[in-house]
Amino acid sequence: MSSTPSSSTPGFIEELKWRRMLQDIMPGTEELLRKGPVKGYIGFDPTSDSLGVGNLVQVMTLLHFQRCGHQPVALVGGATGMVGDPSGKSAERNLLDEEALAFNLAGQKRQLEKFLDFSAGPTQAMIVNNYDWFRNFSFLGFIRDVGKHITINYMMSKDSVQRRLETGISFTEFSYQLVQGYDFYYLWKNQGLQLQMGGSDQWGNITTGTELIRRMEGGEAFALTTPLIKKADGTKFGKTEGGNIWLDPKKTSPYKFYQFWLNSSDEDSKNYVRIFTTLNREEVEALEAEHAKAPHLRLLQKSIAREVCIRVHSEEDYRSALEASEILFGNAPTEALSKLDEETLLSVFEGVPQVNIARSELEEGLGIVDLLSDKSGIFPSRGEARKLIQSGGVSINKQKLSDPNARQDAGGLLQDKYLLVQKGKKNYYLIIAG
RNA sequence: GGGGAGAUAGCCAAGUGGCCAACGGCAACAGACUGUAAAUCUGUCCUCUUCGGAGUUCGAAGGUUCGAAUCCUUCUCUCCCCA
Repeated sequence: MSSTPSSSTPGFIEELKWRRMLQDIMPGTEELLRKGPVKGYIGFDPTSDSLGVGNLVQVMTLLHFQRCGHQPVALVGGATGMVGDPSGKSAERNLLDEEALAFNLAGQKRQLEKFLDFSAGPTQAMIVNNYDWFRNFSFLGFIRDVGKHITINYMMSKDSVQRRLETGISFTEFSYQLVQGYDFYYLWKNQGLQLQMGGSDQWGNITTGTELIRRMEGGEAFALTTPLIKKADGTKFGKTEGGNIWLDPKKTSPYKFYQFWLNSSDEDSKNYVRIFTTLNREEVEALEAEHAKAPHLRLLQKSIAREVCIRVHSEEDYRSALEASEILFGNAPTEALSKLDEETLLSVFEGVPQVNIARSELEEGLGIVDLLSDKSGIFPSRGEARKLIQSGGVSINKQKLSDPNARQDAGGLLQDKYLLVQKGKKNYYLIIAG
């Protein structure tokens, strides 16, 4: 995705403010950014091999940063990932082994590269790995050269530590802020980074960094954080019944990904459009006004889903997700389904779970409960299938089932091969009779 | 170390010998309404079920009893107060 930094773009801070993405900011940060291009970074925690939509907030922060004419740096936490951040955690974390960590880092790195502009220039993005400067840093060296500058009293006063004092925190996790703080020092000292950003839960860790820079060298560094996004109903952003929404298409299909954004509530989408798209203020406000006039068109949700889907996946993925959505949720009747040729049908349902059954079993007709549970595994038990059918929650080829004792035969196959099963409103399965 | 309170389904929480697969609330899932939204209403919500039932639960293990989440014994864990 290319960005077009120009002198006419508004300041980064104003940009964050109207996007409702500014939580805390250290005094002097705005002045620094006004003076000229700044190198700033955000750290990513390699707990998984893919970023999730939760991380997308930070990715977008970097993107907005770059678009405002600054130089974004993404730090992948090869070292910090080995320690475990206690922020926001109520219990000690399990440590990943080095192999898993390396694997996760590679995955995240690949994803980050899709968002930022790495072409040479004054705002060229970079990715750094803190394992590079920690690898050869000995324990004694660290506690002597770094630990000496920060008091236990200071470290204990952090929220993330305080909250764990009752239940217990290992020395390892306690040290985390110092390790992360040293990152900032190192980057400040060796690569001229003056700003660290992050989610508001990172404030404590970030300020340990600026404090370290001050005490070790009398230097000055700056910080800002973005608010934690929550949904209007107070629940956590980025999760659905199916779990986390990932950027990796193998973990969350583009179709599911598109659906995730499309399903956001009106209330939430007003925030999302600011955070997750690069539309400017006028465009956002115009879109909101239009949405308010005809909310049922879901313009906001569609615009967000479109832009994010293209950015994270591709134009092509977006198109097929859109097409699939229109077929599955549009008013397309059963006939429309049967008109689809096999290729379209398969590509449309690419992101839909598929199950195979033997065609011969369908030939003589199969009890519908049998088909949906034992044969296809769509329902874990016969009773459950029966119950949902009785309450009107199951359709085959867009036709609602009402009688659990009904039978299905080969005559109803789409393209003489497929059955489209709908469980509830939003869960689709494709049965392939082979 | 002394004294007290407690452990019930995903969470909160009622139940103190049979009427208990266990009140109620939240979450979750489904239906209606709608806009694939929100709110609201209805249903489901230990497991399986041919929807008649069947099986396994109330921190753990034993015991009393025709019958236990409920009584007794031991054990494990949590919280509070005093030292």
